[in-house]
Amino acid sequence: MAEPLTPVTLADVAQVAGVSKMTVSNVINNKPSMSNETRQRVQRALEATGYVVNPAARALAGRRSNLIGVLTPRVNWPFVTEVLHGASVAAEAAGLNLGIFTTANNPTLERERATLLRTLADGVLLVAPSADEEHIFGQAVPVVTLGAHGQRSIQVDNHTGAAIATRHLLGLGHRRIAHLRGKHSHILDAAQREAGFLATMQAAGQAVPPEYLQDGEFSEEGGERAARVLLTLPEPPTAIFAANDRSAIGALRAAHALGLRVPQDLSLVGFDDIHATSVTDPPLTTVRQPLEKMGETAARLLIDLIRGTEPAQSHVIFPATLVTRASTAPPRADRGSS
Amino acid sequence: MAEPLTPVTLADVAQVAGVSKMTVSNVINNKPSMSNETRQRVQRALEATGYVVNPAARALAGRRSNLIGVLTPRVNWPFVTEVLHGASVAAEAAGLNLGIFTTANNPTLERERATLLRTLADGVLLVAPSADEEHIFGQAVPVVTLGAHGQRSIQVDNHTGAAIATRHLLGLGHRRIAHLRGKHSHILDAAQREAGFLATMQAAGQAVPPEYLQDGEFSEEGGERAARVLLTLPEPPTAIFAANDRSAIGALRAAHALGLRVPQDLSLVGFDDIHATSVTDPPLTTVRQPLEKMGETAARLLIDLIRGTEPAQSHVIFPATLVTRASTAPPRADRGSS
DNA sequence: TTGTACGCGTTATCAA
DNA sequence: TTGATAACGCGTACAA
Repeated sequence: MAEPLTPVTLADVAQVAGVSKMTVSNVINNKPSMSNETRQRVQRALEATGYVVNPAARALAGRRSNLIGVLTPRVNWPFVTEVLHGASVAAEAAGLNLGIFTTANNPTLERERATLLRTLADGVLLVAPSADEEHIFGQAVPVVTLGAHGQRSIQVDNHTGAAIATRHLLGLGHRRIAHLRGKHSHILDAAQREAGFLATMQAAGQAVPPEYLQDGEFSEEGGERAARVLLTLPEPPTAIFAANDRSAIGALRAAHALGLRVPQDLSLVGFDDIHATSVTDPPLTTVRQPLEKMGETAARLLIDLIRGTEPAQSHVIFPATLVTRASTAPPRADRGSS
Repeated sequence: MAEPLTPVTLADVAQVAGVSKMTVSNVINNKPSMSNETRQRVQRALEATGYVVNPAARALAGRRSNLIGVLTPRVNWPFVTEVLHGASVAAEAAGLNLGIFTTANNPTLERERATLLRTLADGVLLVAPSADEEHIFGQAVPVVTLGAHGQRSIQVDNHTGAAIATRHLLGLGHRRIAHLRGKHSHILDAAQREAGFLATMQAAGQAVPPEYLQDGEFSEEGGERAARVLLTLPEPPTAIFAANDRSAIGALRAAHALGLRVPQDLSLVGFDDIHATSVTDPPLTTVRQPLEKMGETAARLLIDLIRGTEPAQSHVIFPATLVTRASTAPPRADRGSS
């Protein structure tokens, strides 16, 4: 089993087995019409030579590459990694490889990597894209989006999730509730969460002053910055609903820095239920989306598309649920009165 | 700029520009010898047709694919994502694509994805491999390992890092110090950290009873399980040094569950300085390795290898530093006396 | 400076 | 059931 210096090709195997290249190819791809005897002879030759397919050649010849391409801004966002883990599992189960490519939200990189995947992958999974990138792929390859974009997408019920979080805070007695929103221009999910928040506040007859909407940028740094602004307002909020957990953790940091206790002085709700929310001080109340499961579902949908099985639905919306931890409590009497 | 139904090839561009395929190819690859006029004509044709290279064909023809392949067990380990972020940055700077492939520590997947990368990538980065996987690639493609394996590797000074952590605890007055180790059989780094711990204890004249070495498996669950064993011992340790932050966070969980306060009842030191350590309750004292920088360095080393520049060193060892947070303190007088 | 011929390893097509 | 041949899109080597 020593490594051959020059890669073994179909032709080599064919020669060893005393058959043609096509026969070997047919064995590898499990073509049905074939005598058992030759099949076994080829199998032996395959093992003896240590043959491995050349994916480049396979892709060029027009057959599938057995590769699912993932396009995502960054891999060090917990949201992304948890989704990807789910997708990996599904891909493995289907015998497909999963290759992850980052775009850093850089349009040039997006285009470049997209064109790479266009010819290299059998299907593409867009995870948390900053815009509708589906069009880049045209008809060349099936695409599934994880997020609120695109023709085929997996997403959570953002509007209801935001409503649940907001009602939770209202139910505790909060009236001065602020929102750390995500970036509108880029991510549709952010807009849906904000809309859910505003609709719920309005339905409860609570006005939301404009300065109670701050941009947390979906990041810890952004959340910290925005929360500082909110908490140093003349009339600061008694509760904050953040558009994701990372910005909520930033807000937590800001509260600590300003000497505010959570939840006594400030209630805090996040969104996503990433793993870190259970180890923060205090553990964060948040709106859970089943990230791994969503990743798995997205990958399976894509695999169906690749296999030519038109899937039943092209938009799957997962329900959002509230996970109540220790970061929310009724407002203090002296601050809660508006 | 409408999407063509059939991909544009070199030949198409050549026809539009009124030149041969090779001229187009030469323009794309910035070959020097070429008249400015034809170069511009080809450029225009390139833009007009919306041509993009076919990486499969390029790889098959023997030229480089401009792809760095990364092989790693999982992407939802903070250690891995922080390293990968650094590597991404370096790859982008060099104009290379970075594709990440997971192995789930499954030998079959490892082999399969390795053979895929062998023909698909210009170079391979092994991040936290569970064993020496370099040999799979033979001479086919340059390989750099992030971790304590392989011919070319980037790693942290595990032995000294463990010694620093241990001395920190000894300096605070702890004598009963336990260690949550990683998996020996798989990861060399784990063995080096344990050796550093034991050597330091021995140098200080402190015996380490065998039950003070528990396997934390580098995971949160494993750390929690192992810490429970330690903390329910007849003579429990007053301090724990964990082989990585994830198992330290598990230990933190176990301590809370058992009603122990950190650091009053138990001091805790981790390893890695992943992002989460700064938001836990209490924030974790840990041994920092500069993960992003290490990822960046590894990628750059690999890029040098790909470009044919033999790099100055083939083993880079980064220093480890102690980050003191709130999880360590002197032992309580009534428990500290051995 | 530009063009021609060929090969990379695989699959599709069609004939035997 | 098997095999010969022609693509797939690009780069290298050489010739013009």
